[in-house]
Amino acid sequence: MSKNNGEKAPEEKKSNFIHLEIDKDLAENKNGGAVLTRFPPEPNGYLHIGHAKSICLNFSLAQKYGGGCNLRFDDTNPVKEDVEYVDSIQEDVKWLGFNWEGDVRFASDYFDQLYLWAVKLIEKGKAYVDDQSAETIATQKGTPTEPGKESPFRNRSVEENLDLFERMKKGEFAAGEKVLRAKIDMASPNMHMRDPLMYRIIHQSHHRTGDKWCIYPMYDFAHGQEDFIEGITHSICTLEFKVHRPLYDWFLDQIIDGDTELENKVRPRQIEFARLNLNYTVMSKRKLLELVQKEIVAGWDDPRMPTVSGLRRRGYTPESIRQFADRIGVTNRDGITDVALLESCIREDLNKKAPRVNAVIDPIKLIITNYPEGQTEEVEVINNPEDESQGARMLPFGREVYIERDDFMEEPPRKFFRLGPGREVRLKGAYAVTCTDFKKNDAGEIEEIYCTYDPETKSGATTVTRKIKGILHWVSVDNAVDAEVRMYDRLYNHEAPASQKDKDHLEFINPDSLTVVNAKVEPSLKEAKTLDKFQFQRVGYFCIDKDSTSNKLIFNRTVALKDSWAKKK
RNA sequence: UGUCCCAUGGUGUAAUUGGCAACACGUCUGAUUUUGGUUCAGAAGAGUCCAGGUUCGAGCCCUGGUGGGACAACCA
Repeated sequence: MSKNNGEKAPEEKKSNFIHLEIDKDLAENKNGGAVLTRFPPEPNGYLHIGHAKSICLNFSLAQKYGGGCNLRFDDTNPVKEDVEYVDSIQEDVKWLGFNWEGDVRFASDYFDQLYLWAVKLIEKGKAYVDDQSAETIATQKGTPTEPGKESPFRNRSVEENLDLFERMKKGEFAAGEKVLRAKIDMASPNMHMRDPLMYRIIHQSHHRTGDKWCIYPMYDFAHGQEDFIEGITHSICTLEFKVHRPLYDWFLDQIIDGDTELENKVRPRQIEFARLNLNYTVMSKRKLLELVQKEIVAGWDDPRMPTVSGLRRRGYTPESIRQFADRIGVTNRDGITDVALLESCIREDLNKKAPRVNAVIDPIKLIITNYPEGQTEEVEVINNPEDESQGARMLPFGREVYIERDDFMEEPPRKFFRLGPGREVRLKGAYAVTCTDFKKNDAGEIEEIYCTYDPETKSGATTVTRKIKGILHWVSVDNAVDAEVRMYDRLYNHEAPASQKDKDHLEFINPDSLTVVNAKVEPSLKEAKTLDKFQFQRVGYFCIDKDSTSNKLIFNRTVALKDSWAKKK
């Protein structure tokens, strides 16, 4: 409260190289100063933290320049796509805190237009129908170091191509029988310019267009035109699409050529940036799908998944993810970001927001021998020392409490300042207690701890001034609530550098990535709602899980607290 | 035997038209604290991949290396 003097300036949004590029465009008054970006996922999976980077980038660009950002589904391949993904993606974008410009767009909305443009290319002699198999075409393509060979069907007449393409559309051919290719340059050093496919035959219902089409445009023939149709000024994408850019430009050149109306339309400018790599984290959609399908995780929103929904369920906040996106910046060099940076963002956010509660993960009973049997009382504890407006609550206290097993040591080492025989500690918010004795079971494990308490030390009482260094969290035995606590470790026990991305990551799965424990928590938590977040004293941040079918409270651990004692051990 | 992109502390990023390499995370000290958290104060850690060149002066410009990445799906 009184710290406003030393207050740091609110963190300024760093400006990155894309800002500089847009600034240049604006200085030249390109597009009349308009900025329209877009986020164009294929609905073939759930969004993950890497997409979140792109979302934050595109939407914040729009905000910064007073423009907009479209949400467009790149649904050109019905084989892989599903409405489940369309729904989850919209939910995730909204949850991250962004609003797209106008209605949601779909590439499939442009299928008619794309078809017309394909016909135009055929008419110009710039596209042809090829009868060869996928394998043959692949072989003829050459390699990055060797030029390709031209297809024997390359020089079919315009009339024949028109007829064939029409019949492809009508469904006269089986999948794989024919494709439409652009006629560019089989010797180009850029593989994407070696007569790329424009259309292929897929006899499968599309989640939006149903059975209207059996030919579908390839991504390369669709994406640039989609941006063009929507009037996107800046098409921000990841580095691997840099080599596609000449092809997009070529398609647009052909389409625009001879059409004065299109000639005056905004041409999107593509700017590439490096995708996010996180250590200990796999971001490939293909592999995440595999984790789901093989039931290595419980679903796309399993809290161990790097998906937006997984992070949400784990207790990450949209603010923390946006903060992360801001901190990692945007460049065009590949790197591997340390997950510690992400974890730092969520700790920072939750530290301000999450109320502190008492919970004992691994309980052991502590009995206060000089506290009258049958007596109870309530003690007041602050909900969040970082935010006074969160107030305080009353906690029931009695003769028997649970404390953390780790908080007692029979033979404490020098720097341990929690409980041990003859030692005095404070039960947070309540009294100071001194250990007088303890009981072991036959296995030699400590079963009960006996203490006496000093009534003069009640929290808030000022009469006792002696220093008590150790402070323990506790839960009253009579009022303790059972809870299931899920502690998550890294799903992967290796670092996943970009250079290893072709390896089968599933062999690196950490089998101990989930530990479930039965904990005792304070009674106030009975009223907690799904996705509510708490800081368990000295343990970590936890989030109430939505799937609590039983009466048990279920907590997912968002992130552990920093613990310097743990490091010393 | 190609084309394109990239190279700054452990990690991620900064560094106006060339001018003392900065910030965050992480690490380590110390102080405060009824959380070994938080907060606060401080420290260590790079001379900018290498070798040349231009310049009064180069992380930035030029040349040549080295290293890493992208591109050869009827995927996006």
